[in-house]
Amino acid sequence: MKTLLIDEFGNEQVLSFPMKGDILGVDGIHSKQYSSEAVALSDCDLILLPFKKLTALGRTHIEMEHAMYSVMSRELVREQAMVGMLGALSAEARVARFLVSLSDRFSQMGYSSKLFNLRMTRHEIGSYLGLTLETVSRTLSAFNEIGLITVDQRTICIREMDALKTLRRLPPSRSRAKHLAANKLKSADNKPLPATDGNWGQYVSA
Amino acid sequence: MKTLLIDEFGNEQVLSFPMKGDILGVDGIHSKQYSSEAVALSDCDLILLPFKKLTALGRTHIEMEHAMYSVMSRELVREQAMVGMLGALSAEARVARFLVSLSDRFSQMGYSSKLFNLRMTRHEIGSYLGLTLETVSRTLSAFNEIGLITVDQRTICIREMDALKTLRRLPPSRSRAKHLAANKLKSADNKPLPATDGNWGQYVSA
DNA sequence: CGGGCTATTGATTCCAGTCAATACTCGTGG
DNA sequence: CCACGAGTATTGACTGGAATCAATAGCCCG
Repeated sequence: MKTLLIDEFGNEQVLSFPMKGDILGVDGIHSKQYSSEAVALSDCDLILLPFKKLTALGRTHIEMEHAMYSVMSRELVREQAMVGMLGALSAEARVARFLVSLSDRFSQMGYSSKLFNLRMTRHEIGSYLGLTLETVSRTLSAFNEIGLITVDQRTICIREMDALKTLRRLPPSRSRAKHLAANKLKSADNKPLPATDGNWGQYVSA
Repeated sequence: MKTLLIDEFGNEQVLSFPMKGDILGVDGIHSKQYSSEAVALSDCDLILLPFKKLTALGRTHIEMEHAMYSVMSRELVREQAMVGMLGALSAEARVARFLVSLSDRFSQMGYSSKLFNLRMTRHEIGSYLGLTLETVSRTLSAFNEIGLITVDQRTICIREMDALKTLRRLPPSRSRAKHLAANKLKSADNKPLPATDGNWGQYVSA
């Protein structure tokens, strides 16, 4: 499937390509208004779960409640990564990451991680990656040329997975990190939040 | 404050500029590992809320629980809008939206919506918007030239709010929407999810 | 006063978008 | 069955907007 945003002029921006095991509609919880739409790219089965029932279930089964938070949080992390990508990567790097990400998801679902079919058009891929369909097509052709992949219409075969993964060439030097982040308030380790008993915590910047 | 992602080369990508009333750390719930960092841009006060206590509170006060979901969902919608912007808008439109968004937030906090100070550098703005600091500086200068705003260093005065708001010029024609989304599964109206008693719902694409 | 950020502005380059022509796929109906 | 047409994909030529490189000026703080 694809989820998308439609702007005031009717242009659509693809937000994600949900697959087996993914969740839809988390964005509709706040204000009971969905901010995005979903479209099937091929026949598919969905499970409908009324939000009220989910939360009710969460009240009796704590692990269920935590799963809810976890799923929403995961979606958020995914979106963050998306923003990072759109903000900083070149066209080649975006397409490469897209392929790797698809590969990962297919293998996680038990399919081949090397050989698979795209269910979406070049246009949709382009919209998802913030590129035009021509650029997507050209980039795939270029990868095919170099031997990184073999591409025939929507059939993709990944030849050099590592090369794709390391093709994270930024548009040369966006945002140098000279003085990497002074004043950390949170770091990437997994220590729990300090217990505060709900008191104030005051932090002062340098 | 600013929240940011740091990639494998130490480059930082700004994700948001949290202000009074905003929440931090929602991304850390899934897998108890924060995926982003936060840095203070000026002296500020924070309230630390252990996640466990929040959920415990949610169990006794239902409205509290719903507030949790609501906040997370709102964050998600915000990120989605961000993706849409990065994927489809020109540099001018991005800067214009940024200013309008800041204005809205300041006025919501009780400050002037027309006259305010930026707490972040051009570099940080650029990183946030997916632009270089030079482009941000140039665009602000251009807006100043045309009379949309007055800018002196970090002091911004908005002159033509409406013009800024309507400056949603896309980079001419990204992603035409000819056949606007066939096969809608969810639409933007706020009808509740159909009650399904947890049964299967099957949808078939055209 | 001087040094380090920060910001502005100019000149130039280049990546990706635009415009355009052609080919491939597939479903439909004469 | 094949022709037709609509949607999709590839490829080329050209353009343009934003990045890069670079130089100067303003600001803050010791």
